[in-house]
Amino acid sequence: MAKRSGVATSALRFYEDRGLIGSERAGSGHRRYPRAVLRRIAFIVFAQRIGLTLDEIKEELSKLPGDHAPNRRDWSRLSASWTSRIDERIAELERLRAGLTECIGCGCLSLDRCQLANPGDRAGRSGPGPRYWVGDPRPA
Amino acid sequence: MAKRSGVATSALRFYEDRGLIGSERAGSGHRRYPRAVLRRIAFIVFAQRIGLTLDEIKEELSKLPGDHAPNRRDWSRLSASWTSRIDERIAELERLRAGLTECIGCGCLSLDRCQLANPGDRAGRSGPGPRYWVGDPRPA
DNA sequence: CTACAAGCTCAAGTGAGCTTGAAGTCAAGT
DNA sequence: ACTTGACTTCAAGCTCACTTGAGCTTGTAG
Repeated sequence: MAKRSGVATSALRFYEDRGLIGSERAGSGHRRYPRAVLRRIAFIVFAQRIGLTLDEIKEELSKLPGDHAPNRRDWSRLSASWTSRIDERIAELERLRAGLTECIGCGCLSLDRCQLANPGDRAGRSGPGPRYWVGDPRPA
Repeated sequence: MAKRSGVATSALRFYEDRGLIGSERAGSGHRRYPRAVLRRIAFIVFAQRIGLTLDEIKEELSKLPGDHAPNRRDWSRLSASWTSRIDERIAELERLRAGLTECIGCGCLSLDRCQLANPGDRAGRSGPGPRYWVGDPRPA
């Protein structure tokens, strides 16, 4: 499974510990992965690139059927929220890119003038910070 | 400085330890930050959102003059590489978004058919993996 | 039959980016 | 003078996503 998926064995066992994937055991105690696990791993890798944490991914995986291969309907339930998440991140990056030429270029990259750099954004707080760059409406 | 920048005091001291910012001391031993530090912190926060590590940011900061406020020329030396970095990440996200509707929607999210999920990409290795999603040319 | 690669478990370690706690100093208000 | 709160250092702790190591078992090729 590690070879097929490109994910290290240690990571596979880690995912299993965390309940993201499952496995059956051969008589020897060795893991035998059901076919569906390959797809679940694909899902995990994909979701990680989008920026979800393993906990979030576990949540999402729980919305998928464990018994059958997920079908078009199953996926479409997920894709909406993911798409908007991707869109938001792209929008942020575009604002950052704009800031790189406009804002920095004009010498405005200073915390007193630009109200930049509130890491509270990461924690979801509001207050002073790079609100324009990270998504707040542009001040009048 | 923490108030002005929105960055926690603990983080400021951490940055100082790591050599990203400097400070002078009052007779009391308290830190007094030169004006330029505010701008350096803005830089750090900005660069983090783009996805640079603190080590990379330190590297970038070393290209800026320590003595005077960075001018337009100083910034433009940096902006090119940053812009392309942003562009690459946006391109990846767009591929992921496309995969979300095209690839997953069509049931192709499986490691055997899609050659998905090589976390080696993260480590810069090549081989089997989500090469199309993460940037390799689409296979014929 | 014997190597030896590859699997197993469980605990501990890694690295990035901070935060928290303990123990102490300094400055301002009443 | 005293209290309060902000500052100091240094070490230790935390989250995330894994990796590594020790010690042991299984499976297969020659």
